[in-house]
Amino acid sequence: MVRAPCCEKMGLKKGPWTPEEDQILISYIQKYGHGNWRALPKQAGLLRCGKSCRLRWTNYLRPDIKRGNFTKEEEDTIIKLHEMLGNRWSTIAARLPGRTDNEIKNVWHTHLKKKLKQKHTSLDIKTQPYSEPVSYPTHLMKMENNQGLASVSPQRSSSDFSSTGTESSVVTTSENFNKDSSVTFPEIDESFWSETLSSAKNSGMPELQLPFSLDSGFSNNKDIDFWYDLFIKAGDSLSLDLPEF
DNA sequence: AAGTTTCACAACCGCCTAGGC
DNA sequence: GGCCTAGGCGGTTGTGAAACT
Repeated sequence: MVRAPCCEKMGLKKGPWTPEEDQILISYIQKYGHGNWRALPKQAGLLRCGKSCRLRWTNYLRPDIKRGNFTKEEEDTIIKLHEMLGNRWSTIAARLPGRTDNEIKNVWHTHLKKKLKQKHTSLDIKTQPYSEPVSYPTHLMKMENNQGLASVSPQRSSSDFSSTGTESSVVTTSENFNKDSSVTFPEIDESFWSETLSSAKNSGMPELQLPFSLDSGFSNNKDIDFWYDLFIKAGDSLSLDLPEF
């Protein structure tokens, strides 16, 4: 793929946005919408790249964005969802109206991670130190040769932490992943789905058809998000005994 | 008061995927 | 099916403010 020239080389501005630029962007989007981000800055008269405009709008200027500190409930939700989903910030953000993935990511790194570590320390859980769910590379989440699907929120063993208690680097690449043989990933395989379907059926939930075969796996990660979300919601509302994930 | 360190968060970078041609 | 582009995502960096020495 041919990489688009960077903003600076195109004579475009980088760095913090000025109130004037914000105003131009807001006025333009209110008037014309944002059908094409790449064309937008040119049409609006902004010396920014489309990507920068999109980010500014989605993370800061959108009218439905909730500003201010996170509530206790929001923090708890993030912690809970992060436990389940790992670093899938956009999926987490979708559950928190008015909050952006960037904001959630920041609050996680600056507050919640520490908070959780402190909690674990205060409970004196020496045998089970706090271990942050590893961000499992999405491109590795696809079924490979129908061998099953790795969890979106695999846990590291305590040996993945250095003796000083600081974290080792997060496994984010397939290279690292392959090197680190100590990492064990629970899998969502066909048993997850068959157990879930069976549990749903026993609870009186209408019979559901999955849009994929249990033999052939998912076509993409959106399937995983969609169907996992659906079953979690269904499980919550029907008090289903879903298989461990 | 000045210098240094730490913290918080906005913004950027690089990669991936979907979709059009 | 391959190429290209736009949009989206998660990781990382830059920078101003606050806290500390």
